[in-house]
Amino acid sequence: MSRRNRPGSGRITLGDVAEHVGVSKITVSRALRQPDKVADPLRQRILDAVDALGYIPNRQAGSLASARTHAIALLVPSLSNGVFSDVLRGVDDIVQDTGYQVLLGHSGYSLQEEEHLVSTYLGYGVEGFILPSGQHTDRTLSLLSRSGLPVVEIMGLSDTPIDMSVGLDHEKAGYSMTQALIEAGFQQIGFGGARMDYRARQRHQGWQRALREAGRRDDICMTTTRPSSFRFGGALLNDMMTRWPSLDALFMCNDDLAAGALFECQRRGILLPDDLALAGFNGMDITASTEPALTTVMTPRRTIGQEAARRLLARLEGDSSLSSSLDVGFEIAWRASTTRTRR
Amino acid sequence: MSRRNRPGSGRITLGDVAEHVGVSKITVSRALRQPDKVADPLRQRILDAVDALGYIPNRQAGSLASARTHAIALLVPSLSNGVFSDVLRGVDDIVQDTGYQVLLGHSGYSLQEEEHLVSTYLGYGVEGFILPSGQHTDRTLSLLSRSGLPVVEIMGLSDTPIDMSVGLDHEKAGYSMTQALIEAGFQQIGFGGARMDYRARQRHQGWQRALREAGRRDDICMTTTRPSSFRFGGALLNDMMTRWPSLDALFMCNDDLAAGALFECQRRGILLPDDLALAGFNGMDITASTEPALTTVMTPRRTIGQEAARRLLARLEGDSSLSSSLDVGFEIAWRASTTRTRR
DNA sequence: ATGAAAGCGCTAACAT
DNA sequence: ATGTTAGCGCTTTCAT
Repeated sequence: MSRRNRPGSGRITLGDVAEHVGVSKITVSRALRQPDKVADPLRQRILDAVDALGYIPNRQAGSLASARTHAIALLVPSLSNGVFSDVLRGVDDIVQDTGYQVLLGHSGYSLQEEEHLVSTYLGYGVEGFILPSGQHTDRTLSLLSRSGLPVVEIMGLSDTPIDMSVGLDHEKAGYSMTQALIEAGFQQIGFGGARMDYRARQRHQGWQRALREAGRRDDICMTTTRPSSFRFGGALLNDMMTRWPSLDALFMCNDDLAAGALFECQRRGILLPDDLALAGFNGMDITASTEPALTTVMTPRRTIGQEAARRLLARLEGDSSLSSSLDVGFEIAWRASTTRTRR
Repeated sequence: MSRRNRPGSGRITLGDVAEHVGVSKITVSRALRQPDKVADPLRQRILDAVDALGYIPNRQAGSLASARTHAIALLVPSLSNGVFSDVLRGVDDIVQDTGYQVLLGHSGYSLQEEEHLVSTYLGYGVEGFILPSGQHTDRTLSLLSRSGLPVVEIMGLSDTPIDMSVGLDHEKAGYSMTQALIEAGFQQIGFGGARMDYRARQRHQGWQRALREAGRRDDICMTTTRPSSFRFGGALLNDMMTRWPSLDALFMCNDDLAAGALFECQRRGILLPDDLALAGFNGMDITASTEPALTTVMTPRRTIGQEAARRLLARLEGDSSLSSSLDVGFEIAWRASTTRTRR
């Protein structure tokens, strides 16, 4: 067919299709991208040839020529954490069928790795970023700002946003849950945390503020920066019950820890909520299924993904009608793990 | 600085750096990619300029010129399923610091979407694929075979592998677990499933074969193709207990279902394992933490990711010393949920 | 409605 | 050790 014999990938190119049909490359390009600009019968012949030859456009070349990649980067701390897969689903909801492509990166909760990802994806020519609010390295900030690309920070709400922002106030959420526990009559309210990232620390601060404002002790707290797990939730429960036997409510900074603590209570015969009240954070599915069901703070993660993607795409399409900052709020799901039937 | 004013992305290019330093583009390129080929002092000046100007190489251009992307695609059915994030971690273990980049795609358990992803990533010029074994559309197969790229099928073991394969025999694993339950003395062993993908169906077949070989009834089974969840595990338990009150062991096709069923048992006062034995599949963390702990089939998912990546990279580097097919095996974690202390 | 020429930013191959 | 030339595969002008 083709008389050429390039050293390249050996793949079929636009030129091969053009040659096959007997038209110029640009006509094939048009037939694919702006079908109405090519006469019907010719376009059909071209599409047939594309199919017959198995032509797949080389995006590198396309992007290079057009200076557009139609790719956006979604950076998350972790992909094993269900919280972020929900966000991803939201982003997909919106990006699907827009012609944009989502490049996913996970930093493993490392700011250094996040910086590396930003740099890498800039090299890939992404047209915008969605990444967690909170801390970033100076270089991350400078890379983003130099790039001039739209950025949406998600999950939290930033006082000093890089650009746009979609999330909720974790300090306020931690405060609200703690206050709810206070109002429910619990006396010694502890806080347990793992993987204390930016937002987990904010929840902790909310817990502390609520206790202080109520004149309660705010020292019943154990946290670690190590990863969160069911197992560690159980360990945390044991350690805290040993150190503060009079503890009567425990607010865990995420649902995994809360569920792990719940399991440990079952194991030890600690009755929830009469011996101890237990609350989590995020409203993961598991919290609705355990026995007793776990009280938790519901966070609309899929909505966060959707609204973040919506804003990013709007900006890329030159639409600036959307607010650049959105508080998606939260809701406390008060369930059996904190509901005492008798005192 | 630069007197040019291109319509392009406005980004700093190799040429800008070269001009700034007063050398040719290729020297800058070398200084970055083959540092030892550029004299020390000059290289330092170049690196300084790169830093000062904030130059980030354009990968599209680089790939286009070199016909190499150093990118591989990892396709998984779902990213909310913890099973696959473990695989991803394994892949990362190996790919990290090799200069290769992992492009992640999730098909939502849709073969059509998988095909679309393969096509998309071929357009991105990936140099290899890691994807779930099992069914693929004809076009997926033809795209892959035409591409000539190395492919590793993971999770399951294929009779007719596309290329390479790393996983375990899910039929055998289902068989083994069922046989273990039979040997433990359980009489009416049911199977519950959701999201019945290729591998879940194999587990089901293993369950059935074990029962048939033992001359037991093999009709105590409820499955759905809808997504799996804790909630559905509970519903399944209820439905099955209603329909088959004499059921004394339930093998769930994954740990989420098993955990959901366990919670429902706690709710209904069904004692595990004396009233009912419960087993899951995968060995997710939760199984070790529940009360009682859940018997499950441990699958070395991180290893699968590692070995798959190892094989793919080896092939890309021209090394063919590794076996093209690897059975990573499985292990039954026999725990309290199936261990009767008395009969 | 279709085409020709030029060039995106980089690297391979071949100089020097 | 450094430079020159050509070209990757596509899209953007600007023609016709």
